[in-house]
Amino acid sequence: MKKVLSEIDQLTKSDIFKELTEDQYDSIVHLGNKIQIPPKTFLFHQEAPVSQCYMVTKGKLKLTKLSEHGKTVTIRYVGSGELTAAVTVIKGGVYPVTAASIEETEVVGWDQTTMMELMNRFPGLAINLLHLVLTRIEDIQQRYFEVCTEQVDQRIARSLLRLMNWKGTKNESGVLIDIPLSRQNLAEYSGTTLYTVSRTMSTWEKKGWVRSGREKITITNPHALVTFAQ
Amino acid sequence: MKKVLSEIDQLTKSDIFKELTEDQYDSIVHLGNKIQIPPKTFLFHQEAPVSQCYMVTKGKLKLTKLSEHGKTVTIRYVGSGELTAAVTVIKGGVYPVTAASIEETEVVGWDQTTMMELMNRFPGLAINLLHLVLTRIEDIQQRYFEVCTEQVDQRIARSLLRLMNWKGTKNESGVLIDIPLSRQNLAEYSGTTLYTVSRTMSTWEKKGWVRSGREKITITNPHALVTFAQ
DNA sequence: CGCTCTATTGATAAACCTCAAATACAGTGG
DNA sequence: CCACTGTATTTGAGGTTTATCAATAGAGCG
Repeated sequence: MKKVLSEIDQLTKSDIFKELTEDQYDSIVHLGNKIQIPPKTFLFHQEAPVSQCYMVTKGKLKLTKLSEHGKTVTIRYVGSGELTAAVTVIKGGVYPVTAASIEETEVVGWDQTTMMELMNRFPGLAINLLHLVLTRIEDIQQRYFEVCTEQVDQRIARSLLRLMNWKGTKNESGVLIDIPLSRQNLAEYSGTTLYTVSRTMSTWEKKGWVRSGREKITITNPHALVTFAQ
Repeated sequence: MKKVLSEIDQLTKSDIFKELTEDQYDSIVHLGNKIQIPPKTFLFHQEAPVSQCYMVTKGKLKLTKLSEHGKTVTIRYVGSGELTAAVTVIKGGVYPVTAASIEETEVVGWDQTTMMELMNRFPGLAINLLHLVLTRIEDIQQRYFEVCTEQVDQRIARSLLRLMNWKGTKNESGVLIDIPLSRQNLAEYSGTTLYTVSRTMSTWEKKGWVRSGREKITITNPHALVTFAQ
């Protein structure tokens, strides 16, 4: 297993708690409450108030927003070591996003007072959190920019590359994107429809850039995708 | 002058420095360096490294990203009391955004070490900054969502309402958006072209929802726009 | 082996962009 | 006060991209 290209999307757990000792880290984790989440299950929902901030310790979450017309947009995927719903700790109230597991997942949740206490005890924590959140802004700004300027195939290419950088495992034939990823999922992540994704993937499969099975995508020619995305 | 609808887009200067006394605030401002910016002038550019974090004290900035094909996307407008380029203080390096004044503007800039010092001296500052940045994330996530799910007229309507909430001044005939706003500007803020904006505005003008002159837009029926945007 | 969920593909339509040309407007200098 | 110039705006025609709908094929599971 080898990461490909640069890591642009997230910090790992070690970055948020990087100044802490193992013992300190463990005690912090014990302050929170562990939650086991079966595959395809909601952790929180966009209409309901969220009272905790979560760190994924195993598995993966998908953050989405659902429109009134039933269209779903995937904001981002959250892997192990990453945080979500940090907003609620600082601002409280409703976080207008839905989080669901895409596989067997485990998270640790801290409530607002605990998190505030921690930030007082470890002053670096607020800075690290700030760092993390700023990285997230740059990412979503970039994607906003792309959805405004690029056309669908380019955006699909970028989505594939983003996911490859995030959770890509190298094997004989290329880089496998290691999450269950249907045409529908990729469409929601690229801001298009499953039909367009399907057509585009067919074209690329003929060119030998990707290989795909049911909910599985392997990128066989990353470089071609990169140059295609410009 | 009266603000219309809820204020969703930004915190004011008082929110970031809210715990500080006037004297403390003044000393902080004096630590930074004042910069005068004539209208339509760049403060920083997306390719160049930015070494300071800026607070607008007078006037307004426009943050944009420019694609290789020459297409411009407006990320957001920054008014007096608001911060920009906070990223550079925490992470340093290049901030992939261009900032230009849209009118006579004045900003205060602080470099990284100064800002870090301030955050040590006033621990609440990091939290307030976090608060601000999280608000920004929610905003851009919402706009990403909208550009993925809604069609152009709805997005134009939302852009107008957003700008109205941000800098709208009420007069006899409606709410004037108090920045020089051409069709082109609005297109860049809505993720479309000036032609589509022009057509849409013509339609709405006939319906009596808006009235517009050269680079000036007055919303005469905000409610109609709100319901149109759903 | 049948059931369910996912993927493919064609036909069609709608939304939107692009290009071109005309018109309106504001500011400037005579 | 008026013509002139540069920019902003409007509008039409035509084309491209992409969504939508419908029907079929394939994959995995019990």
